[in-house]
Amino acid sequence: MSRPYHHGALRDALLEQAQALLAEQGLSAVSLRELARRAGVSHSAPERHFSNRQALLDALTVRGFTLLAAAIRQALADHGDRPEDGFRAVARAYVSFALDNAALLELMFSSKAGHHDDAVASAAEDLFALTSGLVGESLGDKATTSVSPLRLVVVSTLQGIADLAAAGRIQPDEIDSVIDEAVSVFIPVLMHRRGQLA
Amino acid sequence: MSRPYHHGALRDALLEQAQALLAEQGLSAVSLRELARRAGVSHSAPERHFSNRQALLDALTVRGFTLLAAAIRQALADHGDRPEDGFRAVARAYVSFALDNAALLELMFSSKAGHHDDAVASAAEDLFALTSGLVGESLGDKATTSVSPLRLVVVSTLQGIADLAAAGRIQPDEIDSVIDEAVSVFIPVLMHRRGQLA
DNA sequence: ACCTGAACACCGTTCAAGT
DNA sequence: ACCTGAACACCGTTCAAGT
Repeated sequence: MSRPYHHGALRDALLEQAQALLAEQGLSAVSLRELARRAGVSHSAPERHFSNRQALLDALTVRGFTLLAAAIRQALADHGDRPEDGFRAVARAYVSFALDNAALLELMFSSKAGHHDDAVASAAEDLFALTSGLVGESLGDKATTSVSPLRLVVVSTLQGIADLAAAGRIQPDEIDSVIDEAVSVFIPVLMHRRGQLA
Repeated sequence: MSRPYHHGALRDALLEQAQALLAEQGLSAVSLRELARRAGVSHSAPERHFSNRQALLDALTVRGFTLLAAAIRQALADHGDRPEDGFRAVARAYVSFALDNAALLELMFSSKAGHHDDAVASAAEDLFALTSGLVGESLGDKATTSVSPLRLVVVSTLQGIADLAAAGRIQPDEIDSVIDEAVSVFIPVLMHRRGQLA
């Protein structure tokens, strides 16, 4: 028995280990050679699945966006009917992801100046549409097609709270009060806009 | 003449080159050996000034916080008297820094889980006090001592806008309208709170 | 006080060869 | 189709030695 010549699911195993390594020891510790070692294959076996280190990091990034989007969808599905409940639930899911996956979040939002991967771009776009859709939902269908400045402000605030929480600038015991404050700032503005549109 | 045995200002030269390399080719391109090459010294000369690569990155991070804080102070000094002018000027300075120094901003706000450098922590604290002080200024002296949730929401929004702009999720031509929207959301809230405190 | 040069253990990437 | 093993050029870090 032992391990067969073909690993069988090397690609998934590498990604799994990569996520763990990233969380435990940071981005610089995520090396193809170390991942190969942990998977029990030779140092050049990963090359079949990821043509270089960047390709592996891209796949990890896509995974991160997918996980975060799923967490946010779950939060939305579980929330109460009132707009402020949805907002609060999404903010909590976002921050919770940021605290549990700080290094992954950084990887997801690193700008990578000259870097353009289609799968990464589309996963990022999905998340962006989801969070900015929050605002559209509050405003009603009339406003869901345009990406208004207000949406971008709300998305920025969510992103900023998650960032500062992950960086420890917002302490764990302050998080709920900060989210509640954001809700109390934005909900009246959203309600007022909805009134104007009606 | 030529280059003397002692470089004379190697530390500053290394930091200067490091900032340029970071902006041009990203964090992974910032190697001690490449910096030594560019400075015209042996590969182990930098070790006198930075005991390891992390120490150099820490120094670069401190530089970043100092530069950003200076830009924000300048913006505050140049602004009009009205609170919304101050807010707008700071937001623009923040975003402008983020666009010009995307990789440096990432380095500054990377969480570095187990990483604690006193100089970095104190530079970060200075910036944080400066941006959150914005809100205190609007609220009057009564509120400047406590870090209220509202301050943290405002700081988060500034940080989020800068992040999303640097990552290209907010397009350059959308930035001014997003900043104006943030001003129009927060200024009435700040004015209202000030009224309650008076 | 500051810098050099050799040494060591790591890394990404490439490629002929094996199964 | 998938994996191995050797090779190459890079890197951070250490340390005895030079100026």
